[in-house]
Order: sequence, then C-alpha cells, then structure tokens
Amino acid sequence: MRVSESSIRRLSLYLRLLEELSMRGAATVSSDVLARGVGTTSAQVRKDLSLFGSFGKRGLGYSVPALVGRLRDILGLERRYRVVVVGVGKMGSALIRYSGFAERGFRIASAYDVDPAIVGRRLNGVVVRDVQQLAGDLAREPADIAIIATPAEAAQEVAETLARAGVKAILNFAPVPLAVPQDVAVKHVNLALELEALSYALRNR
Amino acid sequence: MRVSESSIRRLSLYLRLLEELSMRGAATVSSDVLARGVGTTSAQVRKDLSLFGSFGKRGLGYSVPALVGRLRDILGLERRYRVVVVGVGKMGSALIRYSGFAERGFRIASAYDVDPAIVGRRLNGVVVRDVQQLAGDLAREPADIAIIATPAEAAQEVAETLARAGVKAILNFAPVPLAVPQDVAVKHVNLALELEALSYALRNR
DNA sequence: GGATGTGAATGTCTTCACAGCT
DNA sequence: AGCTGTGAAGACATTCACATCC
Repeated sequence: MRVSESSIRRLSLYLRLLEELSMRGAATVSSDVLARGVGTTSAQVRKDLSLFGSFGKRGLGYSVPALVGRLRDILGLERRYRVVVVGVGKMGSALIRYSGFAERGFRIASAYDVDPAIVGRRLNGVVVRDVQQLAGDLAREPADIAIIATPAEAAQEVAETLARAGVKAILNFAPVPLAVPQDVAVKHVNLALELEALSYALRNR
Repeated sequence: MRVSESSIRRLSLYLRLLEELSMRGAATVSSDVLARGVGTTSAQVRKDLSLFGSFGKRGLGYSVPALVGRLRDILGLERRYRVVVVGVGKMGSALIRYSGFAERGFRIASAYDVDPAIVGRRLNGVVVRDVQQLAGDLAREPADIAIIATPAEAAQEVAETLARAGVKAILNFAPVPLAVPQDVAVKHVNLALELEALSYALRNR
C-alpha cells in the first residue's frame, strides 16, 4: 500500500504529541484533540491512521498507549539507527554538535571529511575521519542512515559511494538532487530554502 | 494570485542552479536543463515560471542573467534580512554557529535564551541576551525574521511575543504548531521528523 | 527546428458527511 | 450520544500534448 509522504510526516507528529499525552497520564484521545495538537483536521487524522488499520473505538477515541506502540512500530522506531555524517563543514559540524537526534534513537556513529585540517578533530565525542576511509569503514560496520552535508559538487559522488556500500537511506543537506538506485531512500533538507520561502511570504503581504 | 508552496520551493532551487550556471558563463538555459538540475520535469519548470510571466524565448530558452534577476526579485532576495534566534540550546547554537545563512543575505543579528548559564555567551560573533529583553530590543531594532529553537513548551509564548513586536515571519524548529495572527508567515523544520520518515522508508523495502 | 506557454487530462491529497459501532 | 472509519466530492498539483512563436 502506498502511503503519502505527508501522511508519514503527520504520523510522526501524532506520535510526539501522544508521547506527551502519555506522560501526562492520558488514557484515550480523540482524533479532534490530535488534530488540534498538530495543526490539522480530525478527518485527516482518521484518514492517516485508518491507512494502517482500525485503532480507535467509536464513541471513545484511541487508546494512547496502544497508539503510541502502533505508531512507533509503523514508523520503525522500535530500534536504534547507526548514522554517519559525511561533510563536516558548517552544517555538518552543527548537526554533530546538535546531538538532539540521539534522543530519538538516531546515533551518530562517525563523521567524514576531505579537509586534512578537519580530519582528526573530535566533536561531541565523534572523531572526524578521512572520507577515503568511508567505504572501508562501512564494509566493516554498516550504517543505516547517512547524512550528506558536503558542498553541492561533492554530494553526488558521496551518494554513490554510500549506495555501493549498502546504505539504504540518505538525508541530504546539499542543495542538489541525488541520483541513487531505486532502493535507496533520500530526503532533502535545505534551510536556506526555508528562509527564502519566508522571504517570498514577506513580499506578499 | 495564489502560488503553491511547492512552486516557491522549486523557484528557490532554480535560482541556486541558475547562479551556478551564471558563474560558469552560461547565457541561456532550457526548461529541460533546469528540470534535470533540480530533479523535476520541464513542464513543471515552465508552469512554475509562467506563474510570474513569460520570461523565455520559444526555440531558445531562458536568459540566465535575466532569470536570475527575475527570481531574486520574485523571492524578495534583493534585500538583506535581520534575523533573531530565540532559544540557544542544541539546535539554536548549531544554527548560530552554522552561519551559512549569511551568504544568502540572512544575517543573524541577535540571539536570546532564558538560561542564565547561556545568556552572555558569544557564538560566532553573536552575543546571547536574556529573552526578557526580546520585546524591548525588537521595539528598538525590528527583525524581519525570527527563528524559534526553544523547547516545545515555550514556542507558543515566544511566537506571541514576536508577533506583538511586529515580526512577520517565523521559522519554527519546535515540534508544535504555532497559533499566530493571519499576517505572520510560519514555516516548520523538524529534523527528527525527517529521520523518522527515513526510518519508515527503511522498513518498507 | 527547437523550446516556450498553456488548456485539458490526469493524478494525488484533503475535506465532507454520514453510516455504523460502542 | 459520541466518535470512528470511509466512500464520495472537491480542491489542488502535476503531467500531457500541442499550438505558437523565435
């Protein structure tokens, strides 16, 4: 079954809200409360959830703990992920220092760069290695997810190295599309682009 | 005229590619080349551009320098923006250290936090001030854009302070929807969510 | 000949509205 | 009575395909 990107993103938002509700001791929750909490409509919430089954009880709502479990399962968050970062420039080092990912089960295992001035540095407990070692390291210790934070020119080549080494998921901060095999998932993040979208919005009001 | 979010995002991608082509001395470019460069179709490129006028010449393509100018104008990038960051935790400090925004005309003018241990620190030339001073500072020196990187609980209150102080654009890194007046534009970024979308993708292949 | 600009067709996502459980 | 689950309708975005112009 094909599930849209936007539905997946909302599931992730529902989950975070549900975990909060759970900590506060809520036993059940309605689609309407979930909707308000993440900024959508109750119909949308029900559609999203019904893609994966009937988790609610009519007249009652959804069991908070049950839904938390179900969503963690659907999203694949019951496990931990090994993440490698390639490119330790401005964005890469910011991401490594950020470390907020660890709380959600995404552990940055190692980092790579080409620049000899950066290789060998330690950030947030992660030692930066030479990108030449990337393929060899991955052969020994596979990674689940790679974050590409190189300049635009280098991104495609890095992506190919990663794909050959068996990495199946890439989060790309470089502002270029990546050509990768069908079975590799790629998501793009481009913070400058978000600011430019705000710039556009400012012009038009 | 109503232009979709995704069109705007693509315009931003076209622009970056065009700037690169421009540096390489390209005089004209076809919708097909633009499409390949950003990972879409030529029909999509033409639709996006035609929303704002007829910039191309049939049989020839688009003038690179002219289109750069047009897009910078459409996106509102001919000017510089004063940006304030509220919340200097993991994400906030990463963003301030990142400094890649400056290259695109977005200058981080100041930063704010509640934590006395953080207030007074200097990151990347930006001194962190007490969030109590936020409203007063904005009254003296207005900001165009605010980045909220506080914990989820604090985000809404900060957004209200910002809106009252006349800020019309917010980039929100907190994983909660923000209720703001109609005339304030809000964009959300949630990096954990991107990783969770990859986690989902990994499960389903 | 070659590439744009754009109606029409198609595809996708969201909202409506209500039957059906609890 | 209350709230879910879901077909149907509607809104929105993308793709097609071709007339149009350089």
